[in-house]
Amino acid sequence: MTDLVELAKRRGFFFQSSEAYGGVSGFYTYGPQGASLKAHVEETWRQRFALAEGHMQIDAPTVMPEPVFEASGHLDGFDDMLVECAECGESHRADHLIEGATDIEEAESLPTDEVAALLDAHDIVCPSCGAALAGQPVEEFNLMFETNIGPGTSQTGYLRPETAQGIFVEFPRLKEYARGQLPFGVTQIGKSYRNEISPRNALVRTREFTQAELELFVDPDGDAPDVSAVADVDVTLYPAANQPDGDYVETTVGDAVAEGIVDPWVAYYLGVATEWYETIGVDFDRFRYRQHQPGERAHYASDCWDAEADVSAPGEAPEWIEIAGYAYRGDYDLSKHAEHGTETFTVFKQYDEPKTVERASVDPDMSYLGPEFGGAAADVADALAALAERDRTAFEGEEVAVDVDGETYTVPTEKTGFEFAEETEAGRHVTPHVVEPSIGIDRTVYTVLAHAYDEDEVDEGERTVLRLDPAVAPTGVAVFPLMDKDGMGERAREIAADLRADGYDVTYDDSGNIGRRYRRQDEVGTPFCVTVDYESVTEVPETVTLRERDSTEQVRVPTADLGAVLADLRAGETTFDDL
RNA sequence: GCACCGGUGGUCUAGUGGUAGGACAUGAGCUUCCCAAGCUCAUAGCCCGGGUUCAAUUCCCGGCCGGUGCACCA
Repeated sequence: MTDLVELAKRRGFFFQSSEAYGGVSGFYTYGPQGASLKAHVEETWRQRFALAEGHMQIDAPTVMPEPVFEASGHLDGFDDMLVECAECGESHRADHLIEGATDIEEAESLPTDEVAALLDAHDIVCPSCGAALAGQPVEEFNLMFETNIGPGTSQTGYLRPETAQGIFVEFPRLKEYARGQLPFGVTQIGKSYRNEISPRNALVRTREFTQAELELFVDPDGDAPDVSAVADVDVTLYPAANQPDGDYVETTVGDAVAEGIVDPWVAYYLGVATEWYETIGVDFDRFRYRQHQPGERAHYASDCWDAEADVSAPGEAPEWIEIAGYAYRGDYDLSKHAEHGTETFTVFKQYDEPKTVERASVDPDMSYLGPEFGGAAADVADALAALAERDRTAFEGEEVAVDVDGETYTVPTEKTGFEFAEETEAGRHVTPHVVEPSIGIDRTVYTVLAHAYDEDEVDEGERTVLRLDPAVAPTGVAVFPLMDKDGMGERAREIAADLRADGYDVTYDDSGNIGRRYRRQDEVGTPFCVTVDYESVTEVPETVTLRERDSTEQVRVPTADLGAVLADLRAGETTFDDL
């Protein structure tokens, strides 16, 4: 990790932000190479998860009002209770202090004023200096960044801790764009924020990070994934039951579903994701899908598999990091927002054939119930309605009796408006379930770099090389004159301009000897270098040398064919050996 | 947040109570010019604040940042 971070800093992939002011923990800036690499990773993700799957893409705000997170559970479920010592200023976990001093377990679930009262009642003292903590306020430390929306403190807002909420809250409108048809998917690539207590390991745990998320909304009773589309994809699985022993399951997506190892929806996206990971150059010998242990899952997930990558340097101990989560979230999110929000978070699903159902209903005569039962009238009416659904035979006699709060009320059947009729149902209201591939872009970028990083020898000289896939490499091709004289520089500049006009990201470099320039490009992962030499400017038709990064071998290519040759190489339609 | 260790050019580092040296990299030039060659020259540094001192990059305190372990990790 150290060598890679040093290279990243030196060559402009990423570095810590605001270093001129001492730096701030958990924030990174992508430099020229890194910003390009990251953009390519995001674009390939968009191609595979949005375009190729026929899903839509949105771009929601990073700031959302407090009630959104009350609904999502992030406000309650994401708190640490802190108490600050008036004497020495140290902060401590109040719930932990109470658990240590009393028989209470799970003090975290108690309200803060109760926790404060317990601190008083048990004379709990500061572990650092021994001063009494009685009377100190207990503050909640929430891992969300808080802000004010508008002037003053009228409305509290939070920076989203995951992009998903931006999709869920807009579901009522998004379902209109999907014309109410399940399943449909919505993707979003954007920043999320968590005020981590302890940011670590460069891009791996930061306080501001980019997520690429897909929320696929499905009918739990009617929709199934097309597993056949990815059935042959090889995957390395690490099921929860195997984790004590460390045994992987090498299988295919199709077999994993057939054997019931992975939920079919999750498995489908493991297949899609695997294809994507391949295009961006993830090394599958250092990659696995690990199932969450039952106790490890988030509050919303019913099953979850993480993509994990080993980002250790060659020869070092394995260092597995989580780079994505593939979760079946059930209807948790939409149900919560339906509960808290003002709109409908369901989809109307029409039956193939309308169903005829027999339904008992009541329409009580309130002008009778009111005078007769006074304040209990409304409850009696509700009880009648419930009874009609439960037991229609109760309405067969002259009178109907219902219990309300332990008292029995008798109503003449004719005053209940009881009716038994056939109704036609065209369909049902479904709260969709959510399948969520959630990708940490920064961690994925880090993985791509770690897996591309290599050191080898060229002509007895040591070389550092990033073997980045051309699909994500920041620079597509570099163009050099062998020397900047005898017309070679002018010609090389023309060729560079032509390639740029063709849409290539081109680096032009005439500084230092040719070997040095090749090494510079090796370190930023440029897959191909074009060199204009004496032969180029003297012979007809003009040719240039094309040098491949990984093998360092080169071939002569007619300048006229250069654009087409590079396009084929980038698309994988030819390999360098074919040339 | 706790504990330990650390912070010197762009990068990696040596060293010091009297403001610093190297390597690599970078720029200009020369050179017998296709894989980090050689030569000349140049650019560029002691994390921040306070204290002690005639004098602090060095010693002390605090902060910030980093590494490792613990805790945390929707």
